[in-house]
Amino acid sequence: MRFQRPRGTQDLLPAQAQRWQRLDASMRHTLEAYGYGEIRTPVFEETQLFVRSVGSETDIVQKEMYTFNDRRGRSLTLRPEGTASVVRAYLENHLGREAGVRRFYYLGPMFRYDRPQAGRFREFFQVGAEAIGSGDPEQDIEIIDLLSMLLHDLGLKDLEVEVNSVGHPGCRQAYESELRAALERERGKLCATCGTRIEGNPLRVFDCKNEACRGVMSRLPLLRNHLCDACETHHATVLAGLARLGIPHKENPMIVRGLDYYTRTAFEVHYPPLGAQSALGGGGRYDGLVEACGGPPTPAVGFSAGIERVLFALEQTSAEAPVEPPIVVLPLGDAARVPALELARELRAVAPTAVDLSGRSLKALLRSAGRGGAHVAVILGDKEMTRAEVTVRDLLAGEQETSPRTGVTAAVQALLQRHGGEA
RNA sequence: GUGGACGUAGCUCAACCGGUAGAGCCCUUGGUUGUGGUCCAAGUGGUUGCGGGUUCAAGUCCCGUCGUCCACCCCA
Repeated sequence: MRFQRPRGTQDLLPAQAQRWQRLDASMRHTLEAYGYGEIRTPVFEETQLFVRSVGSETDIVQKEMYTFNDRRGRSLTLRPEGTASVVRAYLENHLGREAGVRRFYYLGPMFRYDRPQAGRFREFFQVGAEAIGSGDPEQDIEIIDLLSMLLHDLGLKDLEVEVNSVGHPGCRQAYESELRAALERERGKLCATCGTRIEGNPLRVFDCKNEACRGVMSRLPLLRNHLCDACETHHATVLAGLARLGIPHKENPMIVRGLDYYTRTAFEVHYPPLGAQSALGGGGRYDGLVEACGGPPTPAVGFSAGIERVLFALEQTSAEAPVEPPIVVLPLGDAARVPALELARELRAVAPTAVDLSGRSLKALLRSAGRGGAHVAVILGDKEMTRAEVTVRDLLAGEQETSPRTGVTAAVQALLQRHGGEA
């Protein structure tokens, strides 16, 4: 094998690509039903866009970006997530001039230089939605509702929605200094990584799986209990709204998302059978991001979900559908090859049709047609050619008939319909 | 980035303590001059991921490298 795909990337073969298409269609349908319109932005952006929006202290920026210089020495980066680009496009195209909330969705590849493992890739696909221009808690509810409906419409069950509030910069700052103080007191009991987290991002300590750190955790103050009145009210409204809409969820005060821009609401959706990479999606409110990107102060909320993981979760239950076309044309002999192509053109008006040009024996041709799941074989050989006929073989019933060349589409159509044809 | 497991035919996998690579499926052909999905028979297919080392001898042991998987980390 001479070449192989880059580490952490995948080839999508037809059977899987077809499932992908269905999922894609279902998600677009739901997204558009909620009033979100697709936005397509470049796959790469100026590096600084991600550094500023995602946050220079995050893992994404510090070690996971595909950054390169183009021929003029500009630093560009393959997008590691979608929100930054949407915000950039929102500002660049002056979409905020129109009053009210703008709703966008996107679907496409993202890139992170992570170490691959099950459910984690270097090129992966995300679907995401952003509602820009509303700071109301009801908008948070809509976004969470949208994500859970998106997954629900695909047939996914047993999802766990977890919600938290990380406060606004004001109450978070006050809380963080309190947290630092508490951590300093327990410093000796913490693991090495958590020791360094105290200065940089003390909230991350809550992510630690270390036994000792977990013990300390129970004695730490929770951000959840240090929200200012406004954030507290906002959070309570979100929770009440989810309950009212019948969206099962639980509060998880430990949720600390990997991007710095989140304010107030943060949430994740998990599918536990996935194992270590069980997060299907997540998101939250980012009231400061538009301003940080050079725009006017503009509140916003959004989510993103990983398509591979959704697909994987779906695989547990869904059955494989045949990919091969229901009609196959089998030319016998060189003289029949081009006429077979012509014949196939007509048959495509009835159902997807393939031509087997491998030139093997009829026995072999029929065998592969049957294996491939075709319903009808249309045989075109010397005998048929001279009589201006074709042989139409029903591969499911094992019967065949000859039909005038001119009546072939009608004959095939009748046959497919007899089988409860899908045409 | 850290730790561990693994990599043998197109696919799924075997091969003892190091002794010169095998099965099932698939594919091809024949049984049937142009009739499949069953059956019978025969056949094609391998630089054992790649590179080096130890050894009379390496799929097997050692080192490196690439890749996959698992866990950490992080998230989607």
